[in-house]
Amino acid sequence: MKAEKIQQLNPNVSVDCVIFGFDFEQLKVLLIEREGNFEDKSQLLALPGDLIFNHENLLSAAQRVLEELTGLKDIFLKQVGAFGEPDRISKETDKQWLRSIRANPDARVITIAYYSLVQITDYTPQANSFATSANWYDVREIDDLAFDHYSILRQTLDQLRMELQSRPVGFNLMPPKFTLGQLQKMYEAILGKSLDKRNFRRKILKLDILAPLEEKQQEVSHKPAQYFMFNEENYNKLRESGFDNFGF
Amino acid sequence: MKAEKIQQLNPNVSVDCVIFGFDFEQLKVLLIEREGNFEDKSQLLALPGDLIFNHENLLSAAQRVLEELTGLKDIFLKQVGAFGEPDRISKETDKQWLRSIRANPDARVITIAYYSLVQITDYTPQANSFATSANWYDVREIDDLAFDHYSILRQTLDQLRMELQSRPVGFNLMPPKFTLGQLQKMYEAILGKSLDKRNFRRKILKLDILAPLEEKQQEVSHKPAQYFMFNEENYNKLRESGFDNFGF
DNA sequence: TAACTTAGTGTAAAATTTACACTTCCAAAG
DNA sequence: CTTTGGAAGTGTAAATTTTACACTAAGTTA
Repeated sequence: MKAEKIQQLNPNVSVDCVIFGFDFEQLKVLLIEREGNFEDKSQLLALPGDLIFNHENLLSAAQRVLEELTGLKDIFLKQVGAFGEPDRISKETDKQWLRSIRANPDARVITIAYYSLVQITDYTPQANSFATSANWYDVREIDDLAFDHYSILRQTLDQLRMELQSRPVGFNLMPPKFTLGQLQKMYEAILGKSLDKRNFRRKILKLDILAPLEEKQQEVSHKPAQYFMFNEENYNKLRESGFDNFGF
Repeated sequence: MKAEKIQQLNPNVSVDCVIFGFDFEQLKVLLIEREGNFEDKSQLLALPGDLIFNHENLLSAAQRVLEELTGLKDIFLKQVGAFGEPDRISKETDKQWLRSIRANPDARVITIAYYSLVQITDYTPQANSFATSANWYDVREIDDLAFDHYSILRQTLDQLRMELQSRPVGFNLMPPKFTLGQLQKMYEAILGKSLDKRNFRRKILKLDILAPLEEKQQEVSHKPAQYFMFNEENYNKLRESGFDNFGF
């Protein structure tokens, strides 16, 4: 009896995950495709998300749902906020789809959004459950999504940009070793503007969270760049305290 | 039938309001007292909050609940986030109290917190509904609250401090005319540290959101201070854009 | 060997931040 | 009426940070 209760879905609360990745060129977001025969193809795409179980906390629910739908696991997620417009799931295409997968398709659902930044090369999404595909999409090319997910995505992006100005967040998007040029491209992709190379380097190096490696880039058709890694200790210190005064 | 549905409570979702006020000395928070016979008096105090109706959006619900419990209306509220630990309402004192007011006292409830800053002199809280009192409390004197409300309060304070560094938020705590000394005290109360007077003034005046009035303070037993008001236009402009680089 | 591409580097001017102390004006107390 | 207490108001020099800006270096490819 307890076991049954543990697996009971809460019909009113869901979680959605906004997972950003970076491929050294563009900022990407992980979206799933759902079954459906809609004219507007953007309505097939959605953030990975689903109802929570009654017993589980929100963060675990987000991690579980993310893994169920895309295969990504052990991702550090941060809450964005709650999205609860009464009509957020009542587009005709959405209602139609909900009737096919939910016991209680007309229930009022508020959703809690979480986000994360990952190295795109570390994870190969594997669609599962009601997701028919799970893939990275260029953020700039998204102009609508299922439910209110487009609005959630925009708001999460705003939050990411703000955080990028006050802590060294985006660094999760980087592989263990990376060049300053790649790091700068990441900042540029997130902030959506270009930065001065010399000023960027001076500022980022002054944070004292990067350690140069002996190693250099290989097999690039230009001057090879120095690789850097994080000084984890200083990096974590700075993550906690934030920097008062950082913004390009 | 529709009318009935409109008034149906959603058993799983509540809203809580963290309303800050300032009395020119300390940062205050608006709390309600609830019926109960607990040894630990802090367990009588709670943030104003309650379940949402199924039809209403979260912000409206927060505004409604705030008015029902404390009489404060037309308050601009900003979302803090969702709090959803499965055990957040299962302290014995809380369960006991919920049984006395809820149709469904054991339901899993996640809550969405909202916060606001108001001029304390503009509002006289009037307890109502299940609140037996509604009063301002010095934030520094709170060390626990009902449910997970203490944790919500701390997290909201953290958020307020962060926002204070990046936009002119706290200004809602001020009356229409105020002195620079009062404004500085507000910053000090929120940030919990003292600031240099000359540097504070220089910095705040450079924002170009304050307009000096002809009027001066009266009946103070020291040199009377100049009154200021906001330049609403510039103030709103700055609220939207934020300032890159502002922090004492 | 020329062309292309990204890496890597320094400086001067402007703006901002920081630390710091004395005079002024009022009311209240004596 | 004189003194005292208390917050208001004000300026500067030094240090730091920001900003704008252009050329050389080191590889690959054609």
